[in-house]
Amino acid sequence: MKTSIERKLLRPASTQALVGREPPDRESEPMFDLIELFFFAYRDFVGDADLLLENYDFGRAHHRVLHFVYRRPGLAIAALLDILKITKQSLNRVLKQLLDAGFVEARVGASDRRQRLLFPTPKGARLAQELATLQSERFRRVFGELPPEAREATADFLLAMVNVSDREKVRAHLPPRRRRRQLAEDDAA
Amino acid sequence: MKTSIERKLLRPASTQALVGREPPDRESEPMFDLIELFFFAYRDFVGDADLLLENYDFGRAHHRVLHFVYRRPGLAIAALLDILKITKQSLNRVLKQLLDAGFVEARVGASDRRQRLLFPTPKGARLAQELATLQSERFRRVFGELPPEAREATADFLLAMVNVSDREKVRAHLPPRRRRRQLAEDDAA
DNA sequence: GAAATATGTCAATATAGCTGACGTATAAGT
DNA sequence: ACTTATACGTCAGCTATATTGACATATTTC
Repeated sequence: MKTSIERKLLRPASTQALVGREPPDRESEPMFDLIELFFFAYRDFVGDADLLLENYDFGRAHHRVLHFVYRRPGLAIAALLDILKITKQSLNRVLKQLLDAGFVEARVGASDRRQRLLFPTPKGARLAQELATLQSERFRRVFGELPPEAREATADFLLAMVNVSDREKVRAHLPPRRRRRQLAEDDAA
Repeated sequence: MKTSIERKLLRPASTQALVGREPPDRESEPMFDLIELFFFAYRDFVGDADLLLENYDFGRAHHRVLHFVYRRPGLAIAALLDILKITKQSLNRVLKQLLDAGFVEARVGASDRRQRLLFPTPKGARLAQELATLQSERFRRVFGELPPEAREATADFLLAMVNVSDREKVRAHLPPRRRRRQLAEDDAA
């Protein structure tokens, strides 16, 4: 019997020109260029960190957890789940490994003893910084190739891409200058 | 016996201020803001398509394959693997489903009969367009909120983020104006 | 004291990737 | 013509990351 793909094989491809499929309407056509650029750019961006993570037997999931624990020390489990948009079962495997390996530590909440507040250990903080530095090197190279206003413009673009429902939470962790800038716009509205 | 995570619990978190960790050196510190913004922006960007794909029992892997087949009709397997940077075994499962479901078809190469050239079926083209349109709506909203030069600046930024080794391949599929622009810069160098 | 909340865990499943090994058809090199 | 290389398909088994559903425990709130 023919295999699944062989069964489907059609006649040889003709040499017909495959051009002439240009957007006739600039305003309503899909923006294929940006879609692909975003895909390739993000793939290579996270790829940097993957190489470093292999040395620790960690994956991208560990990276994300470590990053947000480092950036928001004292984060509770529920808050972390809300950021990552995954289930607690998914988080637990990864978090347990980070705890056991001594990159993150959990303390019971001072005001609410049901909570487990997460903190990076010195070792965890070192790795989180190393990863962020690595990814920043790519940003630095990129902004070295672009006009000076590109960095601000990029941050504006990326923030605008975030779902409105999460926009405020994201903005709350941006550096002060960027926060102020946006608040001014809000006032104008 | 205490559970894994309980064993690790430390004393209650003190209420010490966790501030005062601002970058002392603007030039060498990690760019945490952009790292997080890129993460959130990309997450929400691909999230749009996920919802639509569920109706077809397809995942992100199918989306990527369908997209590139639609955009580069007549693509050979090897070329697709090079774009996606996955193994042929990984591709095969997904591609088989797209073939069986009639979203993509394969034809033997006219010049090299070992090759399987991939084409979208009308049904596949329709879905690819629908997905691209959905993702473009987000772009359009975003650029509606930003100054007019933002679209060009964003494309510049994203292209610069791509690994140099793939830069040319990506650029080859950008619309003409964008390609020319870059070529001019190359001349200057 | 009852109910809600924050977290941990067990089990089963899905998706998307991987390595390694092997087979077949076709093209290219000698 | 024979050999080798290439393009692809497939089997088997594995890993990482996610899911749903069910249930347990500690603590807070009503």
